[in-house]
Amino acid sequence: MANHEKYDLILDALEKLLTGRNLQTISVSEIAQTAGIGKGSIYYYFPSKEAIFEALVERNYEKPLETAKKLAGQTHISPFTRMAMIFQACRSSSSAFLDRQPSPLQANPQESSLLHQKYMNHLITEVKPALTEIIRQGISAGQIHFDYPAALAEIVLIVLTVKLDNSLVPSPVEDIEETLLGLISLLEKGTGNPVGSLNFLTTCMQTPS
Amino acid sequence: MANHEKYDLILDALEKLLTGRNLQTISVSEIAQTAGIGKGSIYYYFPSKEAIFEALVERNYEKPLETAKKLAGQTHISPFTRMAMIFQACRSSSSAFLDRQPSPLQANPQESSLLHQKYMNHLITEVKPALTEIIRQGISAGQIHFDYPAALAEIVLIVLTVKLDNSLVPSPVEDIEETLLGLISLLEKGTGNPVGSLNFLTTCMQTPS
DNA sequence: ACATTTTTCGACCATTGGTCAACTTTTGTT
DNA sequence: AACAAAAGTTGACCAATGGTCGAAAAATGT
Repeated sequence: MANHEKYDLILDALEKLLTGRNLQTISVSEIAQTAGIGKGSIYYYFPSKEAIFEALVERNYEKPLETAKKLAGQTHISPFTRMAMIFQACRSSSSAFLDRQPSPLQANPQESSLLHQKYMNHLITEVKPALTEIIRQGISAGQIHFDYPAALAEIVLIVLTVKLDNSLVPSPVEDIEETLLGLISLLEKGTGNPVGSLNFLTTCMQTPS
Repeated sequence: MANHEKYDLILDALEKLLTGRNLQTISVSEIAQTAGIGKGSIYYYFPSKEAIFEALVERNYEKPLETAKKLAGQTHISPFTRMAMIFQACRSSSSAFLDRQPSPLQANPQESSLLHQKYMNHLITEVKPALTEIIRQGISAGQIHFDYPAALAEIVLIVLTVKLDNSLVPSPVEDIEETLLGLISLLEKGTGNPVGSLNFLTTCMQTPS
């Protein structure tokens, strides 16, 4: 395990440069320059440009994952509340990272796509187990009535991730709101909970900015 | 509007080359060579490599979209059946296009990501209106009980697209099966339909290969 | 037959991701 | 302290890429 300062310096540099630009438009030399080190050093720490990127995704993803795992054990809190907390954690960590809209005036519907997709992938696969466990507890406790806990966890994560990261499938704010309301309604009916009882989930699904 | 033969030739070439490789590893010269034309000609028909790619996505997407639009008008068919038909159309058109697994032996968990994502984006935004309309009809007819037709359409499309295109969030076949079963169950309970009544939806959700 | 527009082309250019051998710094050993 | 081995750093360098361009070749019009 090599020098972690430089390693993080490189990640910082890429993160900074990633603002409103996609990976392709950022050169390795530029990353090196921004990090204040020689280009060669970059390849001492990372095997490829892609790898830097991947490491960055992973770094930004650490915290929400931990939160989720911890929360899985807190059985004294209501499962839905814990769900809400997980969403919150994901949301806040990702917003700092993903929210950069593509340069406003440029007709750039294209992508920092890789970043978003990788983030989504990580989020779903990593958080799913914790969320599944929570749902399972909710089922045991009689607060959730549903036969496919893992599936439910995944469905919720997928929809939330896709809709809250409004760049995979960009849509106007009202659409996001409506889809989330719909999801909550579907969740209420699907898990045998009274209408409106899950409305508090909207608090952690605020659309960015 | 220029010569359409060459235009399609280029698209064909890219489609062929895209088998198991991502865009980055395919050079424009290679596309030209495969298409049997000069490299310069490519830039006569397309402004950039990206644009070729985008056009390819669009071309492969035409048919399912039309199917969906037509189906929206067929009010004599049950809404759920029409849903099933739309999924089928999407599925069959996309499979020819997306199913190429990354080279078997290579530890290449990475991406033809752009392609998949763009496909997903198109699918969701374009099919959503038709599906919403169908759901709305189902609500009027008393076959579906749900307050957010557009949201329901989007949720279903998102989950299906993500799970059936098993490369955005790769997971084992059993997982896919379970998530789809869960979705169907959620749909049944959420729309006030009896358990098992939507099971026939699984037929059009066959996992690829 | 000729002029004009559309299409085709590959040599060419700037820039890129990545390598490498040389150099400096750190660490360990006596 | 003296030395050697290891770890870390560097920018010149390389092959390859996406994209440009002027010129040639087809196609079209008159």
